[in-house]
Amino acid sequence: MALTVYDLWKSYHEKLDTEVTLSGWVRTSRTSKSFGFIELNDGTHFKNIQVVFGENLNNFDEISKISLGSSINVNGKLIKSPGDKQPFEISASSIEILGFCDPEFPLQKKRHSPEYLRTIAYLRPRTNLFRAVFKVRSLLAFAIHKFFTEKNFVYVHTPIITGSDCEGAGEMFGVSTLDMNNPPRTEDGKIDYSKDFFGKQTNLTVSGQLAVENFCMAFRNVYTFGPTFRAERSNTQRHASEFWMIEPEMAFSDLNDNMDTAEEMVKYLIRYVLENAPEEMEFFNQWVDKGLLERLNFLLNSDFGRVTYTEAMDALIKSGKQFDYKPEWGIDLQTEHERYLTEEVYKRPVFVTNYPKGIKAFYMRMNDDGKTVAAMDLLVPGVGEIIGGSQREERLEMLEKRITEMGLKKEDYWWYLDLRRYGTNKHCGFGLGFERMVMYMTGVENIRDVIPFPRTPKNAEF
RNA sequence: GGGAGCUUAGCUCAGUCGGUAGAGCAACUGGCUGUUAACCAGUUUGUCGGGGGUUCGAGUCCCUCAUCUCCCGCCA
Repeated sequence: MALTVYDLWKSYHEKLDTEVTLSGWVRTSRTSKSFGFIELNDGTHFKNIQVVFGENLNNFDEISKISLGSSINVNGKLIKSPGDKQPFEISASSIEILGFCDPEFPLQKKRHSPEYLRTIAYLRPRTNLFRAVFKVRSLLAFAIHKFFTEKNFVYVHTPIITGSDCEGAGEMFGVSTLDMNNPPRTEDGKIDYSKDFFGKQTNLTVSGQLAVENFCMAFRNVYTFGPTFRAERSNTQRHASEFWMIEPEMAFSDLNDNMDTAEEMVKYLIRYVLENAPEEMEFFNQWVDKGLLERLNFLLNSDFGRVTYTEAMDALIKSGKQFDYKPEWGIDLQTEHERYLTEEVYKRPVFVTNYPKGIKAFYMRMNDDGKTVAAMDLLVPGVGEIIGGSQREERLEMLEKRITEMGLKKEDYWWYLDLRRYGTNKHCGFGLGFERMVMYMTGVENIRDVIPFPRTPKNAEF
C-alpha cells in the first residue's frame, strides 16, 4: 500500500533523508516569492505534514496559488524541519495536482459555526473538529465490541424491522409498501395491514431489548449494537430520530451486577479512546471543552455515585434550590433535577436506582416494597441521562399483572412471557445511547454534530 | 407536542432615536528568502429570510409565513 500521513508520523525517524511519495489534500498553504509551505493531510492521521517547495518545481507558479482543498501528489525528501512546530517535513522535488479545488469551496481557513457546517454536512468531515469527532466515534464503536468480546458476550443482531407493535419505548416509524393514497381498508374503514408486505403492521425498531432477552436465555451474556428509530418530535440537543444503541443483557444477574458492568464499560471506553486518539482528545480539550481531559481522568479514578431515587429526591428537596418543577416523591426526575444531581451534588456520573413503578416500563422488576422497581439510570455531567436499564421482572405472574396494570395486552407479548415459563431467572440489562457517549467523550454539545448525517424532525438532508 | 429567540456580504458579526449599508475574515491583484489560522498593500462583494402593513421615509416599528437555534416534554 502507498505511504500515508499516518505511516510517516509513526515512523518518520526511519525514513529521514529518503525519498517519499505522498498523496493528500491541501489543508492550508503559505507562499512567498520563491518558496512556500503546504499543510498536507490524507485523513489517516489527525496531524498534517508540512511540505516545503521552491522554484525548483517546474510548476512553481501553479503550486503557489493552489487552492485549499485541492488534492495533490508530492514527491520529495523527508527531512528534519528547521521550524519548531513540527519534527519533520517533506522537501518537494515535484508536486502534481490531482484534483483542483474550486475557489467556491465553502470551507475556509478559519473557524466555522457548527450550525453552518450542518448545512454542508457532506463536506464537514474535512474539518478538524469533525475529523476528530468521527474518528472517536469509530474508535468507540470498536471499543464496545472489544469490551464485550473480551468478557465473552455474544453479539446479537436484533431485527431493525419489527412486528411487535408495542415495545413501549416511544413513537415508531411505520414500515409499509401500501399505496398511501389508496390503502386497502377493512370493513370498519381502518387500513387493512393484512394486505401489507409482511401481512401485518410493522415498524422500525425502537429498542432491541425484548428480542435480545431471548438470546440472553441461551447465551447468558449478550449484547446488541445497532441503529434504533424514534418518531418523537423531540427538538433538543440530545435527541435524534435515528441513533445507535448498545444493549447488553445478562442472565443470572441483578441490578448491582448491571451497574457494575455499566460502570466498567464506560471506564473501558474512555480509557480506550484516550489511549488511541490522543491528538483528537487534545484538540477537544483545547477547542471544545477546556476541562474535558481533567474530567475524564478524574472519572477513571473515582467510583460512580449510586443513590436511590428516594435518596436523590430527598437531596433535591433538602437543597432548598428553586426548581421549575418542585421535587416530590413520585414524579419523574426532570432534566433540571438530573443536571443538578450529577453536576452540583455529586459532580461525577451517578446511578439513580429504584424508581417509582408508575413512571417506568412494565418489564422492570417489582421491588419488595411494592412501590418501586429495580431500574437504574446513569446521569453524567453535561449530557444527562446516558444509560437506562433495569433488572427484568422474571416472575410470570407479576409480569402479567404489570402488563395488565399498564393497559397493555398479554397476547402481544406471548413469546416474551414464554421466557418466564421456560427456565426463568433473574436477569438484567441496559441501553447506552451511543451518540450520548460520543458527546460525553468529546465535549461536543449537540447530537447532530456526532452523527455523520443526522436525522431529526423536519431534517433528512443528504 | 408546548415555549422563547434568531435570520444583514461567501463566513463571523456590528448597525444608535425610523433618515437610504458597515467591519474582520475569505476571494481576487500585487509585494515579501522559513512560514505555522504567515505577514504587508490594494480591489471586489448586498432581494437586510419571504409576503403584507404603518410612515414623507423601514435593516430598524406592526402582522404573517418559513428556516434555524435554544429550553421544556418524550428518552438513549
